[in-house]
Amino acid sequence: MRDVEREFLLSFWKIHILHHAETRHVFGQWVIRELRRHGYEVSPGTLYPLLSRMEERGWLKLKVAPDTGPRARKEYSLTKRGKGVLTLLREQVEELHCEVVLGKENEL
Amino acid sequence: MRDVEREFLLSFWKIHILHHAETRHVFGQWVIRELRRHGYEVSPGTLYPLLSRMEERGWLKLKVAPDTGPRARKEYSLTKRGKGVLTLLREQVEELHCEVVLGKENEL
DNA sequence: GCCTCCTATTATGTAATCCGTAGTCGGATT
DNA sequence: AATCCGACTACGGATTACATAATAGGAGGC
Repeated sequence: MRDVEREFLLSFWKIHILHHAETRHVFGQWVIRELRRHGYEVSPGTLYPLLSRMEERGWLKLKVAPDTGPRARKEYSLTKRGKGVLTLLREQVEELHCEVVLGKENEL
Repeated sequence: MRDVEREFLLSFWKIHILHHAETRHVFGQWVIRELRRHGYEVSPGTLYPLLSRMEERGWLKLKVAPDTGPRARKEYSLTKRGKGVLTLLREQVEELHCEVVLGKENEL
């Protein structure tokens, strides 16, 4: 039943990532550790491309300490554009919650 | 900004589908119409395989009227297993809502 | 100086999913 | 019988997900 949720949870985690990037710097290993702490596993092959895509789309801004080699920690923070996306997502989560959890019938 | 949401919304719609399948019969065109009514477009090439996968996984039970040819409407309803998944998902949505929308810090 | 462990990201190949467009089929309408 | 409508199917390409293995610098120990 655990991998049942995977397909959905990945989306949720993405939202979490944006949420946290709003107030702190986020990087790959941190996310991996946080999720593990909560009993979930996400592999590098899933997570890093994901962060990278978020940067490409302009949701996250990358900052890496200079002169620290090719494997240096990459810290991401939310951009203005990412903030816009996050705001929309929050509205969507609110709606989803209302309809699916609280059962308010807004129709689909 | 609209396709921004697509990646996330598709997951939400899947949850909606399970939610509705709990209390009524759901079929492809109905979902497409409902989403369109709310301003979203999902193409057959996305939706039908999705419903099909949900059936494969045992979340939905297929019922098709007999002797109605290869293009007959396929109606799905929630299985017991699907109900279990939906329950888990509701909890997850609740958590997501608490943390990301209401800002209750449960960490990550 | 060298070995080892730890933190991090990168590389890579395969599988699964997503997507739009075009196609098919039966029934109702005209 | 010709057309339209409601529904699903087929298909090919693009994107995303995934696990595993590889790489690279830094800190300690000796």
